[in-house]
Amino acid sequence: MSEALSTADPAPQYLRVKNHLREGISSGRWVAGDLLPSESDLVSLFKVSRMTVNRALRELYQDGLIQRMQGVGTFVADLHRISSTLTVRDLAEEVQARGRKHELRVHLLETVAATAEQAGDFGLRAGDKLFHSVVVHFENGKSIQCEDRLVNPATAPEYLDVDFQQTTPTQYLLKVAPLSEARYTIEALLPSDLEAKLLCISKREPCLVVKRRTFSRGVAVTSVKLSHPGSTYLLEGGFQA
Amino acid sequence: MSEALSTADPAPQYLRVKNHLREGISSGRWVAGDLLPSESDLVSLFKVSRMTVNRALRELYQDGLIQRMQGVGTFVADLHRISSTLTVRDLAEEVQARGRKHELRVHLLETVAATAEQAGDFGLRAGDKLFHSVVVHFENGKSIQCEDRLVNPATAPEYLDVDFQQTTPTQYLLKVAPLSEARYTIEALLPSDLEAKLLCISKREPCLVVKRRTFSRGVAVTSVKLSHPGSTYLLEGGFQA
DNA sequence: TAGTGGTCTAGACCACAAA
DNA sequence: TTGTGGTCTAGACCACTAG
Repeated sequence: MSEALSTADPAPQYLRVKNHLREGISSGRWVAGDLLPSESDLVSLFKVSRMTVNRALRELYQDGLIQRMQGVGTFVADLHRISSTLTVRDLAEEVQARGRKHELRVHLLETVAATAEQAGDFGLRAGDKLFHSVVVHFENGKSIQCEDRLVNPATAPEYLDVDFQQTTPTQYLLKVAPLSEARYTIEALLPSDLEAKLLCISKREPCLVVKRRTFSRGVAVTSVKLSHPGSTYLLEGGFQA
Repeated sequence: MSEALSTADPAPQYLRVKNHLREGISSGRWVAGDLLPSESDLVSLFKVSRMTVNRALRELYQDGLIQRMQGVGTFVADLHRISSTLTVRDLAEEVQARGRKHELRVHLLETVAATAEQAGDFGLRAGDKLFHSVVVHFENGKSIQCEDRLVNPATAPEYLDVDFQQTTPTQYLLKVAPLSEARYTIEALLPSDLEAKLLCISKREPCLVVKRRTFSRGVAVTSVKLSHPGSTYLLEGGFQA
């Protein structure tokens, strides 16, 4: 018995090549800096075309496992880093995906005059109009996020009239202003007085805070501070060589 | 004048296709759920081979911008998420890359008997030997990370003899046990008494805490808790459609 | 000059889904 | 049955690096 009992999935050829190299790297057979077999070596080894080998190697490069240099060769990359994809999804979706009940309470919804700094973030002038909302998200009745948001009226003029029981601010903004770019930071902070009150936590309980600015077609759409009680919220991730 | 003044970089064909679609998506010409042109449409449009079109589409899929269904078509993905690569590098490298001075102080280096829970993490039995280290990292003389680590002696028998002034624990472990898998969480916590003392911060200052377990060839190598003062440390990231 | 990777083609066969 | 995407081939030309 050597292969494919019954109609077992006949793994694509490029995956055979890719897995062979990946296993060699994660098993330590090749270590950081080692020269790997060339494309033509792999062509002979696996009896496949060069395009197929090339796809395997390109994907390993995109995964950060190898480095390639034209005219020189393919090498095992330094794995002195753990990279993985951090995904920040719409919170309502995330909660529902866990099979829990998502609720949202609007605490504030208003128009404000931009400070100089805020105006700068949005490419507007100080004193220009901005929308401001503060809403709290609940999972099975427990507060999990305080969302303090500024919105550029130019990209979402109807923002103040949205029914946030039907559509979360994130969902609405993604709909009216297709996401093209985002920048975020993650830090640990103590809650403000208001955040502590809205989240029903102690002012001494640390919060995981995500600050995010998003852009659509190069224009700033919204700037948001998402505060999560540290005791109930964490980000998870993984990585596989 | 229609093309290539002088020897301007002749962008690869697959990038022309990829950029055309990406710009259409981020400009809102196509929005989430829309059907995109088929591979054969793009072949005629750009006068290139199907393999070239296919590469462009495959990369857009890997970037999370489109969804593809065999027999159906290619659609704009829901961008109800912001994904980006979170990279956790060796701290010494990171500090040096910023042009700062990295220092490290070893606070503890010992052998301990595994508790039942720790043993489980490492696939050992309660009471088995584990190495334990607590070191503090400094950037330009300022404490930035407290690293509390357990190490599996089977994968790094010489751990206790390493000179951590020369090689950080992370660097050493990556060298002796090639990284094959990692799992981490990120949360906001108050420091323990020891952490507060070692980091020279108040016991009320929130910390950004990364807990990470890494594996090599399927065997648990190390389990570490990295605590960073919230006031000086944050994770940054970005995303571009 | 020889060997490497980067890109591209014009076909091909297949699995799959919808009409 | 038609059109879709998923994979693969056997060539090709090029730019780059090293000896």
